[in-house]
Amino acid sequence: MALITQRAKYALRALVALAKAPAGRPLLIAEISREQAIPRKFLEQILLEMKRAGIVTSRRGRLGGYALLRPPTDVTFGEVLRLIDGPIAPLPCLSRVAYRRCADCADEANCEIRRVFARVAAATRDVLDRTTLTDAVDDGAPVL
Amino acid sequence: MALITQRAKYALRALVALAKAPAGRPLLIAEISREQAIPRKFLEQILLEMKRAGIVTSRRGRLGGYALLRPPTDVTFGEVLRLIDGPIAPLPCLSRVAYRRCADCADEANCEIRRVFARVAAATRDVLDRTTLTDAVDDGAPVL
DNA sequence: CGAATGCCTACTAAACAGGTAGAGTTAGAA
DNA sequence: TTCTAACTCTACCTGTTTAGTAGGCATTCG
Repeated sequence: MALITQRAKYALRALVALAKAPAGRPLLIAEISREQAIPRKFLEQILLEMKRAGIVTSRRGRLGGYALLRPPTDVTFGEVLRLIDGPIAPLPCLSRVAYRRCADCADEANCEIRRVFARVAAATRDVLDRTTLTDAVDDGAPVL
Repeated sequence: MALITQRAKYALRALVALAKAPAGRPLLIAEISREQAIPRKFLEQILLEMKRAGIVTSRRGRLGGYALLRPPTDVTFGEVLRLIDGPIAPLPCLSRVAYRRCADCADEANCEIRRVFARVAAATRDVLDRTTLTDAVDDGAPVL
């Protein structure tokens, strides 16, 4: 089971680091890379992708760096995972954002496999879409 | 998110077909392959793996075929998935059967990412380890 | 200006997924 | 006994994805 790639783990770790930074002080790529043990050039790509998606912002040159663009109470794990790793769904026929029929499934409505994994997907989304960066930082006490 | 490979999906479909077969009547590989639209040689490998794991049994030659070895009330989705796809855990450091420390994680006990995904893993296991073939066949009404 | 910093594109090695191929073994029927 | 339908086993192949690496370009501040 993959569910989360190294890339997404790095993305989340970087965001947590940004959320922890005092009063939105920008952090350097090099800084995050060093402290979180993330390969620097790889992290660049990841941060850039999150910038394009409007999750973080950045500044170039001397005094540059990255910071969160939106309040950490507003950024969910689910959002980040969908951006970095793609749909959160154990089967393509269970994805809400990228539904695709299973080519070999004769009768989707009565597919036993699908029914079972629909419950897995619902439980997974329930956690990921309710947990924000703030939740994760504040001791990770469950939201619900 | 992968979670379930094509291979595991085929495995589960085959098991469901066996569970539905009248009174444990053995089914031919060819028969399952045809009815479930699963490539025949691929299915062979999958069934063989499940035979080695003691989930199904088989008979060769004329009148051969596959059948469940254990009662369908006793075979869970979780068991099959672990066999075919490996550990059910979003992160190696969350696997119970195949724990591995995340190489880049400084302090596992305080890892925010780990805490969040631990909840995902628990929810996932709760579904998969409680759902049996019988549950899936009997209209898939939730066990819990 | 020039040095530090982020931006962008291209490439690559290794692992994995999803098969295919074909020879070997076994068991029942004629 | 021999034929043949079935399962058994091992090897191989091809495309995709993952996890990076590399290196030049573009900004911004001092």
